[in-house]
Amino acid sequence: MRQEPMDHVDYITRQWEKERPDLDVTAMGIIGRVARLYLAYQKEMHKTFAQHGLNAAKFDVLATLRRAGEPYTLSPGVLLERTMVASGTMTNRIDRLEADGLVKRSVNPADSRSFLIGLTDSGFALIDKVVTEHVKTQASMIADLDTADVETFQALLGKALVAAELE
Amino acid sequence: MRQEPMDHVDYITRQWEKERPDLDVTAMGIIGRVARLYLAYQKEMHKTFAQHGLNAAKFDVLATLRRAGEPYTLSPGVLLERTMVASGTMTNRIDRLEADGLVKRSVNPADSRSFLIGLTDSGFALIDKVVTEHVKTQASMIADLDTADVETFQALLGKALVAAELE
DNA sequence: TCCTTTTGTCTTGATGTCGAGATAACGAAT
DNA sequence: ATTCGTTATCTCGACATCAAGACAAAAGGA
Repeated sequence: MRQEPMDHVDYITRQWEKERPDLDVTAMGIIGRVARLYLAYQKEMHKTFAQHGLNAAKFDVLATLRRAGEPYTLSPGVLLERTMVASGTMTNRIDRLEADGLVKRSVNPADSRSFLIGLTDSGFALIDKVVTEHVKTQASMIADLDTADVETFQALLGKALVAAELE
Repeated sequence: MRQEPMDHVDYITRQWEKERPDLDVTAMGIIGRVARLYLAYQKEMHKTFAQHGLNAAKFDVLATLRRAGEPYTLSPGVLLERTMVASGTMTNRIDRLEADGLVKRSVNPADSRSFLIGLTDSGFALIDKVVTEHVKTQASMIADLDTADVETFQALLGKALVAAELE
């Protein structure tokens, strides 16, 4: 019987097995590892952002505008839908990015309830530089997975995602 | 050539491929799906917590005390280490749980800088009930994965976790 | 014993998030 | 043209988090 290395998630599930042997903690093992992995990725990616005065929230908005393509302009409504945050959150994010000079609000000629949020020149330059570093950071974090691992992982993540999001 | 279903992560990576064809977005696909999966799990688990007046933060503390075993008592320092939050965050969490009557601060006879945070009777009863529902929720979220999937997934998550946390 | 360093917890201020409600403008129907 | 329901954004208050600093007590060395 081989001894697997014990990680933090194992530690927790074993505590539960001891205290509550009636519970099946199989799912907790999976979900706990997904959570740990998410946090580890977040932490590492944050370093890249911080080096350029950004955080995940600001990066998220700038990246959404950048990959939308020309003219790098979206309304607050589309932005909050694509970044999946509440409306007050988006107002706040835009305010801060505008204070940094990275985006600019302009009037929407087609609808005067609305605005158009556009990348400034410096916002465009910054996000293009940061995203280049960002993908390098991401690549380094999964470098230990070989091609077959990546393919299997993608398939399983996709399957798990469909199951979880349909819930 | 089969057409794969396109999910939200595909949508993002394809935008990047179009706008920045120089970037390799393989890692972004993996990490993006891990993030989505994490968020989907969080959202669903939160429902269980909310049905009992809890959130993830409160559940985290109560569960840590419960699975620590008798006498269901830990110091704030041990709690913040095991839940991986800042000290001020733990002070706040304990304050709120104490206001709810779910935990109780008592003096630590061995060290008067410190306290012992213990589950009250109602805290114990609540966490035992909620965790039973919680593992059911978790099981239902991964129900679409068969035994082989679960095993493969655990192995890949473990491998990815080692790589990411050693970074 | 006294002094210094370390440790454990709490306090405070800045930031970020959500969600409900306010406000203004659009659009459709009469 | 007016009214009414809908839509787009912002405002505001509650809450949670972190990081740095304050404070009291413990631990260790001279």
